[in-house]
Amino acid sequence: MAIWELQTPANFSLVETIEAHGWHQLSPFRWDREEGVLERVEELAMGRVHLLRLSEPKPGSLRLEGAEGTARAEIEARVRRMLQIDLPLEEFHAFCQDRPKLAHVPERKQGRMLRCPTLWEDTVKVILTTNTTWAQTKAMTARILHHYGALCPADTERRAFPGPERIAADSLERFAEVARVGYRAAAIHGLASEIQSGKLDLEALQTESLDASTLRKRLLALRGVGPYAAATLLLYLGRGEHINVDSWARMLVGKELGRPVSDAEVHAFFADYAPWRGLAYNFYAWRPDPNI
DNA sequence: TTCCAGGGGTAGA
DNA sequence: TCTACCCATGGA
Repeated sequence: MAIWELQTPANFSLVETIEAHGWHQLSPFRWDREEGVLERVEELAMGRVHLLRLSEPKPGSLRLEGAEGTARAEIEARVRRMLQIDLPLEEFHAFCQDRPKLAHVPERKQGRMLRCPTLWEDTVKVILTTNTTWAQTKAMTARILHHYGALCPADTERRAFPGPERIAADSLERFAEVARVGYRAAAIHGLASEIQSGKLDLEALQTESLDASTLRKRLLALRGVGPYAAATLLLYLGRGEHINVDSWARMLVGKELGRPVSDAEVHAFFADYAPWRGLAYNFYAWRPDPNI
């Protein structure tokens, strides 16, 4: 077992990053809250599959565990993306300090959200959250891993999240049959095929220096990605302006106003939180239990 | 049976 | 830009 450390910024918290939303409940993530350990099966370059373990034994330092021979640089790059370690939060934290509903954010070192190692995986999972229940999102994700994910040698009950090439190699009909993701099958299989054929360089979206508006348009151009999904992905890409209005947002604002609300009223409710409306909503004082 | 869930695409106005 | 309707799935 190889063990090494990774330094983190003073305003970083592993627990707060992981529990910012429900991503840790989706395979191949496995989060042990009591032990404070995040596990994940990773398929690395050259097809090597490893079980990765992450913990935060002390502030400012992460403990990484991987199999001997693990490509550390590759693992570290993925961990930095997953945990948004390089996301600058100073401005947002200063913004939160004199706002009662957000004052807890800098105190608890919140503001980062657990991501997957690739924009591909985040995009697929966001599509799997649309117009369905959270229980079904978890089930659909698990089926995709079961049928297309590479087996973990250290634990043959677990698999890695498949790259687009694995899904693109199968037919849409077969994918729809085994993944049972409903009408989302065409969007996900289509996305995989476009990436595999080279027609779409999805990962480049996060390295190109695009302004938030342009980036949003590029995301909205993806099949299966609408305003909610684009706002969610923008948050993961460090752009906290747009609100990912979902049933939770309507529940939250409805609770604040004491009545059912429309999407427009959700946007209006957070108008004063510009240019951090999306982050403000996601870290607002009252949130439904992410473990439901 | 009908409704609806961490919405999106499309047609028509 | 706004509205109406449909979309696969599975639990309530």
